[in-house]
Amino acid sequence: MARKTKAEAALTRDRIVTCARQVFSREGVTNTSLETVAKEAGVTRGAVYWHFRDKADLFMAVRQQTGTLLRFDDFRTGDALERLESGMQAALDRLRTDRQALETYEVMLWKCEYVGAFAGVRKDLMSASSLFLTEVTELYDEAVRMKQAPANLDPALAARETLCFYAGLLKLWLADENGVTVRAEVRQLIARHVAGRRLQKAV
Amino acid sequence: MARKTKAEAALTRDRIVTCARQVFSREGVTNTSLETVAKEAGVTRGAVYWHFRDKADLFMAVRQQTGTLLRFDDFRTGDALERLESGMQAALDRLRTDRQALETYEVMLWKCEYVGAFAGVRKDLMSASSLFLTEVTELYDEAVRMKQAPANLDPALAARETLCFYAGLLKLWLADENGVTVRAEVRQLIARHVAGRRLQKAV
DNA sequence: AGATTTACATACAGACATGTATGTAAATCT
DNA sequence: AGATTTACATACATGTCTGTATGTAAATCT
Repeated sequence: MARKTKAEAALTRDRIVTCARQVFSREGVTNTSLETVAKEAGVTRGAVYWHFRDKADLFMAVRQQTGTLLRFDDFRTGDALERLESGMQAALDRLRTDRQALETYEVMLWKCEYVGAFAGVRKDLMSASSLFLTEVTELYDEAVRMKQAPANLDPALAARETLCFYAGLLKLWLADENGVTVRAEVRQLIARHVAGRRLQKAV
Repeated sequence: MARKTKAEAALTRDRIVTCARQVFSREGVTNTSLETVAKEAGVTRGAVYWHFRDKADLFMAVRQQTGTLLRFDDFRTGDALERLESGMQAALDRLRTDRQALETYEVMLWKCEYVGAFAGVRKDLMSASSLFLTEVTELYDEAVRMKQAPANLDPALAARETLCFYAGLLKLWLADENGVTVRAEVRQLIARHVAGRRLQKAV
């Protein structure tokens, strides 16, 4: 086989990752054979094994290609609670508009078995959760300091609740194809969740 | 092979289901071969195929054997919000004390790919979610009527938020092996979540 | 310009899983 | 008591996947 240019090789690698994501989301990670991915990408398994050690490695690349769904740093306007809400809204928006993100998260949350080589990936996900906790805890802390949230709000605990909410929301949103469970009302759901933490006037 | 008594056959079936659950939770559903399950149960694949049509069928049996984690009907004491909290606390208690339930839910939430024959199972899960929504909506409705929750609480929306919280909590609790993310504070988390809906005295 | 890599394709070897077909002795039915 | 199922075990036929080893022509290095 004729050797490809570095740039061409990079393109090949990218095609493989893209196709892997699609096939994973159709057939599930475990059921996917590298042969299928290769064919879809117009190469042979040789190319796949050249660029990736094995399926787990390829899966990592799929995750990296999509990157993180939610980065609070992107939101610097508004008070802490507004930034929290914007962040979560943006994450869900991305799932709605970015097919790649949609597929990747569908694979991660519904079409992957976190066992064996993939058990480590689950730890990664939990690390991401820890990061989320840190950031949201800080946001809540700020909200309390700025009197936007009640003084008796425990930032760390509230952050954990928000993490659960967010994790469940993602998972249910992805599965809610006909929109009856959560999809139709995501915006309000997120808004409500955050509003619940905001300091209320006396009722 | 000598034919077994009806009762013996039922025991065999039960052993197969039990072993399937264990193997599934160790190796993931897709990676599990029926041969492995059979061996673990002290039978051959013949027995497995006699009792179950295929792996998906066996998986259904695993789910049925464990049954539902949360049934609000079991809680008839206290006001609506107390019943909601008791229900969720009981569900998590069950995961803590009932190894079978633990394994089954670990399989369902982390070690199963909902694809092909299993896509239907995901719909089942969403149906369970709908049931949860119905029940919790009713609870919140009652809470509003009884002035335990603020009048402007939208029961249906609040129920959806609780569903997300609960779904995420289950998933994270199962993955949180070292307890730092949510496991250590589940009780407070659930208490806090429900307390957040309770009508507050003016601050 | 020649030597060396690179980026794959091809070929090979082995394991393993699935579903079904068939056999069989004892339990259950009549 | 004999006929019929039942509850499996065994055997078969087939397909599929993985990882590695090897080949190769062109890109890149020196």
